[in-house]
Amino acid sequence: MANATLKKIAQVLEISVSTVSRALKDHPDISAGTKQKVMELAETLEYEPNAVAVNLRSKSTKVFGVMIPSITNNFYDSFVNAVEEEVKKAGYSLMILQSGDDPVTEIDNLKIYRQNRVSGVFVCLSKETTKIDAFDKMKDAEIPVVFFDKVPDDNAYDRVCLADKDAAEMAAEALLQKQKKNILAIFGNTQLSITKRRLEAFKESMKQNTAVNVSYEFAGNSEEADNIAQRYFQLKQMPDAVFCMSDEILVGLMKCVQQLHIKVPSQTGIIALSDGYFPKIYYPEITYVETSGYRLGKLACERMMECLKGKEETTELFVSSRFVEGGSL
Amino acid sequence: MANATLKKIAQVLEISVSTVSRALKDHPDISAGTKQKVMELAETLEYEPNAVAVNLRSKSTKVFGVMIPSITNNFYDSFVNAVEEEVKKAGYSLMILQSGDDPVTEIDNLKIYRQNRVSGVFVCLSKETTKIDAFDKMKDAEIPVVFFDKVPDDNAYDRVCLADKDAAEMAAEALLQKQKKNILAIFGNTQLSITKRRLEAFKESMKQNTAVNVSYEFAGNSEEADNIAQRYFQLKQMPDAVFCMSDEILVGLMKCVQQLHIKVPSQTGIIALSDGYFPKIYYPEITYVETSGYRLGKLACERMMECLKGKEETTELFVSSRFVEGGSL
DNA sequence: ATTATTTTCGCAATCGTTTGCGGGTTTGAA
DNA sequence: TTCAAACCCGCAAACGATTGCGAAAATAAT
Repeated sequence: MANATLKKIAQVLEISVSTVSRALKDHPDISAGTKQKVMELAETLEYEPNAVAVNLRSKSTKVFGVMIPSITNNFYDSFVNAVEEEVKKAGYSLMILQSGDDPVTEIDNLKIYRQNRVSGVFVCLSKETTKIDAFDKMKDAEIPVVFFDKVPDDNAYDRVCLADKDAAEMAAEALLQKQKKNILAIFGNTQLSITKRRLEAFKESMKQNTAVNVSYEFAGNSEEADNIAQRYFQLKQMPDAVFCMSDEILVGLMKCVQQLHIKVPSQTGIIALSDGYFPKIYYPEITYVETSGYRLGKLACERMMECLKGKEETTELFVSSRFVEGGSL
Repeated sequence: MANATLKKIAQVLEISVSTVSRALKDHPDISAGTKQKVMELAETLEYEPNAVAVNLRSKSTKVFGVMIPSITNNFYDSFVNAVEEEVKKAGYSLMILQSGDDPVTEIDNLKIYRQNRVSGVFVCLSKETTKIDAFDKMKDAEIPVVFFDKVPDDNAYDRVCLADKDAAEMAAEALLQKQKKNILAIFGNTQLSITKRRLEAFKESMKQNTAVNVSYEFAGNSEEADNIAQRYFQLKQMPDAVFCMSDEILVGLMKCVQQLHIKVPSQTGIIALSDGYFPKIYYPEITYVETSGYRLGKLACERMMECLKGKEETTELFVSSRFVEGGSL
């Protein structure tokens, strides 16, 4: 007998619905005998509370929204993985929606979250998003929003980010340490604030040593990174090191490395910013500065939980970076 | 004024809740004038129907569950991606839960789905799952379940699968076609039915030519595949071709190929079963038989929609395979 | 002018659960 | 024996939206 309700139990036992409800919650008002009977019948009837009704009554769902540009992306995966793991402990589930990097879809998705009365939303902005006033509606609806990775500039929002500045600096330092003189640095889409931050920090670090020649290039995807690398490695004067801002770029570079049979690290050194999966699939393993989606997810959860119990002012939090030695530099 | 309800609108306009409800739905019973006023006020109050209340009333949510072992897996990603894309068109959202390959978590998750009254569930069984009677409860609750990828043997369930048999055969044929004589075939966990199916079909195809020597090996992850490959490629008599049952195995093999500087395809040929992403990150690109998570997702959705409008008997459906030429064989 | 019809809207129940309040019954104390 | 205090339990409202049914008001038909 599936879909048993309090009412059914009450009818069978010829008691009231409220008594059944309280008995199942071990309320002191109810006698041991009644509790016994109710619990047993609930068991045999396989009673399971209707979460929808509970949500309506309590005016809150045990669901968080997660909006990402695309789910087929290693970095977001680890983020979502961490979040799912973490919120499950508190009895929450996840409603995942993809924006497809489309601002219109993004707004539609917010509406879905509002209508479903989610308890909070984790958002990674789409590449194309410029105006973020749509998110003010979430505030009106009293649904906390924690931005991650691609976050708005506005200090009025809660944000958790990778320590892009630190990470880029660490990578730059490592390159200088190794006495590299002719560096190819490949970055992603310049529109993104993440690119800006990493680029700026990298450039700043490079200023330390003016004897170093750095070529800055930008690739929107792996294929473009591959093409750029092809150009540079066919020059008479090959780069003696390559910096990759992301996994996407690293993958493109490595395809070129394989094609041209470039010896790593003897002919050229490689360092990347990465979540950690891709660096380990190559030989030698790539030296990288970890920008962990997983840890970002954990941090985002912490912040979300704080928001749920009366948030104070908004903050911007960072996940620290970690240098991971491979054999590529 | 967020969180407006029908009641608030009704109070302001001094009309009944039912009239407001009907006006917003353009019900013929309501006069044009009233509709006008209601619509306008709803607009300015930014009224948005409470999905939770609607769900309770209608006894159905516009949410599907998706349960996978882990979200950090390319194949499942493409599956989820396809499903999300597809069901969004029909106004559905996704509730994603990971089983972590743990049967107990799997059962807990089913409970969550039941309590949340999802409209249906897509399930990929965990590696460890042996008993599937827990899924009968879903039938009692009248929640359709569509299994995908790792599915139960029982014909009593709806299943969509990759055409594993076809795919393995196509790969085997390709190897024979290329006159390979000393083949290393690496498969995954033998517990999994997917492994069994692929292995069986591969072996069957290989019987055609008894002059071919095939070594069968099994790897639970990339590292094991790497180790196996290391062993074989340090033999005097190197394999002249390698078959990889999955991306995981391909990645392990390729690390070995890079380390030992094995020339592909001149020294050894490679063919894999894959979703398509990983084969393209190597040079030369790997020849593979496509086992598309994306197309599997689309197929699963089709089946789910049929289930929703009175399913007939259960079926097992397959996604066809496609041979994709790379430069590795 | 009276009856019939249409237009327009409200009442109340429903989905399943929770909870404040009040009332009846039993037990104990005076 | 009587009054008070526990002890149990049910009534009813609430969450927000939907809908069958009935009724009042307005219009049309006779």
